[in-house]
Amino acid sequence: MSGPGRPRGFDRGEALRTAMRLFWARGYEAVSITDLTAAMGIGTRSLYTAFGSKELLFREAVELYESADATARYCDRPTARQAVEDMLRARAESYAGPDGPPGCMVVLAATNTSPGNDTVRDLLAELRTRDREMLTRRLVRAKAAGELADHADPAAVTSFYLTVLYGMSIQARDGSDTATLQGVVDAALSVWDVLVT
Amino acid sequence: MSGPGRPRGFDRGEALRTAMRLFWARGYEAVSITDLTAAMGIGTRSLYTAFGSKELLFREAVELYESADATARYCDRPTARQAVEDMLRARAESYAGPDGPPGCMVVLAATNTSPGNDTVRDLLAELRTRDREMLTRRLVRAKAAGELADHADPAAVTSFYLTVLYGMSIQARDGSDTATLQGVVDAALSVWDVLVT
DNA sequence: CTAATTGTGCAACGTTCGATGCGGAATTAG
DNA sequence: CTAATTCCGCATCGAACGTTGCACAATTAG
Repeated sequence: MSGPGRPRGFDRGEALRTAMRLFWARGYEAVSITDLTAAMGIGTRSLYTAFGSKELLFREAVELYESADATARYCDRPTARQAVEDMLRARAESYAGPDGPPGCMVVLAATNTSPGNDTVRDLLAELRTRDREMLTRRLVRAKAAGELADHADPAAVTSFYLTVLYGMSIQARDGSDTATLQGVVDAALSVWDVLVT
Repeated sequence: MSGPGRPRGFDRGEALRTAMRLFWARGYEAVSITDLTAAMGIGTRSLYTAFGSKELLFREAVELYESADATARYCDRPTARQAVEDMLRARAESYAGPDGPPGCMVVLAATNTSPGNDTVRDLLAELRTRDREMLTRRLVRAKAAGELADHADPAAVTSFYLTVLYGMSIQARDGSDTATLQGVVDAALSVWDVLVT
């Protein structure tokens, strides 16, 4: 696999994981190249050689983050209700768990951006839109399958559960633990029958 | 009221309102002094003379924002349920309304901060904590008044409705209109009886 | 070996950041 | 009027920003 040239002096995957955690914790603009190189344990030049630019590094970090917990995987559940519950419960764990900064990177990492970095903000916004559409489609499918009543509104149900999901990121940032977030999920799921039947 | 010295050449209140809207829309660090002076129509020196520093200007902008829609006012409602409903409905309007940037300034304006600006992040976090305690106290009072069942957990109820409230800010940022947010509030309120009775 | 290729350390680039020194303009007080 | 006070335009400060040029190190290919 290795061609000619001097071999890289660090583990690219591990460096990327470090960068992901930093962006995840503080957001795109609040993390400087100096912060990154210090945490990754490499020089400025190595970062640019390996990742191209700050924005490209961020995009790769987001890809890594998403690959670990994509929304798509939950859509395969036998029922829409199961898909929603599994997603909410898994993320209640992840958002307040010990394996990363609190909250969701896609929700929190590009909330405050300067006009020059609109592309980064839009990247995450599009990921959220993609997830919203995915979830709505899953609910439409459930309706077609008779899981939801005729008067149920897939878009409205999606909005409600996404609102809860997004809110959990802020709560996690403010220090809520997994038990508290699971309680929030309990409450949110207790409306399911009212919303869809 | 006016003492000696050259009079200010601009309306301080209006300039503050402009700054508030800018911070509200993009967040503390993503708004530069240049952005501020351009939008406020004043020079750098005037900004510093009138407001002291960027951080002091931000704190004043937050005070102005909070004075318009403090959580405290909703606690006076006859029932806790009414307080929660009124707060959620008013903010569903405000978050997606035409009178300001989408979402809540207290939730969104200091999400991504550099280590040097932790004080700003903490300021908004403390405001959220204060609101949380206020709402919990209102629910405890309701429980003492018999409005809530014995098994109802004021802290858990607070967490649920704050999660919905916070999530609505992200939804507004992503383009949800007031009707959609009111639908989310409908769904959230339909859990009330399950949670507290 | 030489040639080619790639990674790294050092120093620096131009730009923007928040903030300020200074001198003059504009007002009130006496 | 003069003195005192406050505000403002201009120029600029040092620091930090993301990024890059360059020379050298370290490897593979032939």
